[in-house]
Amino acid sequence: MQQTISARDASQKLLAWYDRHHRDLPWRVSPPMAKAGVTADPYHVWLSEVMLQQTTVQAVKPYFHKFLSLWPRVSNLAAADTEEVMKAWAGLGYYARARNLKKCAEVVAREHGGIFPDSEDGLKALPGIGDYTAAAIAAIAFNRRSAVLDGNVERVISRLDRIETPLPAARTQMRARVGEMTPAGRPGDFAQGMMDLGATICTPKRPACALCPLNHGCLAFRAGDQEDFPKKPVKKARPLRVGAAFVASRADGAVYLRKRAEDGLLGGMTEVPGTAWTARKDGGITLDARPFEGDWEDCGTISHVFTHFELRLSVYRAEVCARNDSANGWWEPLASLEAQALPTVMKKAIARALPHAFSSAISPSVNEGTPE
DNA sequence: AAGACGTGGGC
DNA sequence: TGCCCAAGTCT
Repeated sequence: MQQTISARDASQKLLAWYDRHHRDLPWRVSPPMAKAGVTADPYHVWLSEVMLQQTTVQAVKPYFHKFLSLWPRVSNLAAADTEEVMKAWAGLGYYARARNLKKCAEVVAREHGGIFPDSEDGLKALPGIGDYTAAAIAAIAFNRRSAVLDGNVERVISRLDRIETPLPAARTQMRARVGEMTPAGRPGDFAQGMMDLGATICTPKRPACALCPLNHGCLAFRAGDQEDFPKKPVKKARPLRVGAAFVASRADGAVYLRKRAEDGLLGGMTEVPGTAWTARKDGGITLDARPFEGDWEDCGTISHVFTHFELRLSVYRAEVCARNDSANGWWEPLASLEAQALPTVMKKAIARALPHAFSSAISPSVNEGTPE
């Protein structure tokens, strides 16, 4: 059994590294001010943490600014139209986060007087806030000594202690270790420092161990097998589903849209009419789901990868002279298409049928299919 | 408690 | 090209 680094030693080295190498991020109060007692705005911390769930910093930045511009305070978000929130979130993915974000804002505004709870338990009771986010907000915005454990920290800890237990079973052990390392003085900086270390030095591939402030005490580094940690379960294959999408346009350029169910995949988002997405690709695509009678032209296919399946969508286009809406959809003018709550897969389908629909030309890079 | 739940970027 | 990955939560 090798010697592991002491919690206090690791904690001090990490904070010293963070003081010199921290990232400057829009939602963050950097060390000099943080050490002077300035804490970040809980609304900003919460908003950024929810956006950052399973999402990269680069992807989050523009959305963070857009949300703050649209809704400067949590009370404004609480009073907003949910549809507007979904439009603003479109493209970020994991849309349940947006639905829960809105619900959480309403609870904070209505039940907490617009002030976020300052305890881990109080925060965790809110929609969309789980173990990680509750601890992060408590530590960063309220200076609570909470053990923050996310993917970055898991990677750092698993290598530091060379933990052979695979995730997620190893989390109990990891949480305990982070708990003893978290300093009472600067819990927020420590949490952010661990995440910065994981994001910039202790990376999944080819970590820069030579630059790591904890390398001397890192058991995996000493053994030379740091890339083998953390141990993860084997992932399942991603099945293929197929379906059809129907892009109906009007003479004036308007496109026919409808709203998806509130729950489940892309819940509460906007779509073009289409078939269900089924597991098999034989049997042909039925055109029963087309919203209007008309001369439907085959535009080929698009592919889109979701977390648990891949979708191959046959896209059809028709110009229809429809004076009345069928079902529950509406005609959206071409000019305002971009601002709708359209998930990326739907923008791809529309761009396939109407190449000029979006100004910022989403390059249909995944459109291997040609009309047959 | 394992599966559902998006997207874009890196290699 | 295809696989892996990114500050998780909910059921």
